[in-house]
Amino acid sequence: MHTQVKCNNCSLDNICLPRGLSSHEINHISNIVKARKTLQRGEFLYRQGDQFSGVLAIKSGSAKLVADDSHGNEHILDILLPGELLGFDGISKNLYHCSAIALETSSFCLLPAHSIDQMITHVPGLARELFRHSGDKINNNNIHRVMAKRPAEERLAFFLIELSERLKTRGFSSKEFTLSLTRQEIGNHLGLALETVSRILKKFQQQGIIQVKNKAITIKKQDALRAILQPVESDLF
Amino acid sequence: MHTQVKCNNCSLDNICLPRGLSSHEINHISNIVKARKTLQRGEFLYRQGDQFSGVLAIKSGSAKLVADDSHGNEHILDILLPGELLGFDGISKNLYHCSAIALETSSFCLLPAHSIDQMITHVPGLARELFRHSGDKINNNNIHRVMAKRPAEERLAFFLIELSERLKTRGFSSKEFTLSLTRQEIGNHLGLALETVSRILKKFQQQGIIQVKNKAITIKKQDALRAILQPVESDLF
DNA sequence: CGTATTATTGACTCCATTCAAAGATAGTGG
DNA sequence: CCACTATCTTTGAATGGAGTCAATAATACG
Repeated sequence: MHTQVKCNNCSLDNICLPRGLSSHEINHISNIVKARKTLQRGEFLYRQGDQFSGVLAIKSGSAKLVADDSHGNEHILDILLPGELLGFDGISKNLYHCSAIALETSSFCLLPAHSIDQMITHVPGLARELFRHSGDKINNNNIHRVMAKRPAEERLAFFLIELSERLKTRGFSSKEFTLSLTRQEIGNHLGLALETVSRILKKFQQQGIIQVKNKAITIKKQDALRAILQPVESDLF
Repeated sequence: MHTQVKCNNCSLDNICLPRGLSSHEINHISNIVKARKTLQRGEFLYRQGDQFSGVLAIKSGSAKLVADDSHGNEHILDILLPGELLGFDGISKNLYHCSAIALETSSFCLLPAHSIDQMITHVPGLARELFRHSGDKINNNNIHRVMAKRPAEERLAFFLIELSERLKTRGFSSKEFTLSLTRQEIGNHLGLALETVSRILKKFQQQGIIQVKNKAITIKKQDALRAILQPVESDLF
């Protein structure tokens, strides 16, 4: 019998791992998942090259997923919001291929690597669930790769809409939010110069589409924002 | 006891699904995996929007993974070579998010979706294996996203090196190979105009790095090719 | 052999980057 | 609390890499 049950360690019911799992399965997970740890901005959830310690869930705050190339340039591959999972970059080689860094004071919990194998046997629903999440990451990545070909304004519009949607899913305001990212980081994530980010945000503001006050963003005209990315619209949501 | 055993349906031993599986497990898989089908260039292995039918393995030939946006533009997200797996885009929503299209006469086999759930229970080693492969795709995607920020020459150099490496892994020549892609398709995959692809291939040839004869590529100076992408080199291989 | 597709090459244009400098914000210690 | 510093942001001007347009050439295909 499938029920909506909290993961004992997780206040974010129904958006974290437990989805479509039986209460028996969730109890099993609750015993395995390690309770939250708290980190400050700039601290690492894990480091590129570290041994895979497991799949993590953000419980509060946010993080960035970063790949460092050999010249010390960082590439922000993903932004993680509360309830979202990370660590899939470590599965294939048992080493993390990216670093995960807190963007603000954040807490998270851990599904330890050494438990994953057992769980695949004992909690088949969870294996399916993890597999699904992993597939989600792939699809998401693909959308970003399609967007990477689009002009700067579309990329930024997409970034704002996607963030807004994801926050909404987690019960936060989709209209007003605070970016814990600098213009530099936004630009890095989108493959744009920080000046370009600044200019386009200003342009959107002048058009009355958004309100920008430092890192606080208010979306005034969601439709206008969506209209900017019409060309690839239907795929994305 | 773990042995190197062929999947009964697969001539590509050790590079396909069976890796680190017991012979018992592989026998189990052999009964489930559907034998090969053959397709001609341009035919679909699956279509964007189709119900997820399973994970596929290319046995011979090659395919492209394509996402169509709402304006009919196609985006080539991946190239699949013999022994490589595809279909992970269908796992999360039970619908394929991309289309897979044969680039030449190709054959493939199928691990059916309806078997995956059972197998997660009965062949835990396989669940782990699929999960690993899925993680591989994620890491690969990330490398491509990093490369997408680099200038055109590096992207093309990377494309050639990556292809060469992957062919080598599968026992094909890493120095000489035939691209089953048009300049248009290469450009699409790399986010470049087809004219740019043409110009850069010519430049590489003039530098003596490669030899281009229509779709046949010969790599003359692998080192020189690698040198072009020094800035991100160490991450990739 | 003729037609359609694909590839090459050149000229021009433009979007976004880079460079540069000034302005705002946040954080720190006196 | 204010001054001081470091970091981040804005804004302008100039540059350049890659795209677009256009015309020709080569190749593949029926």
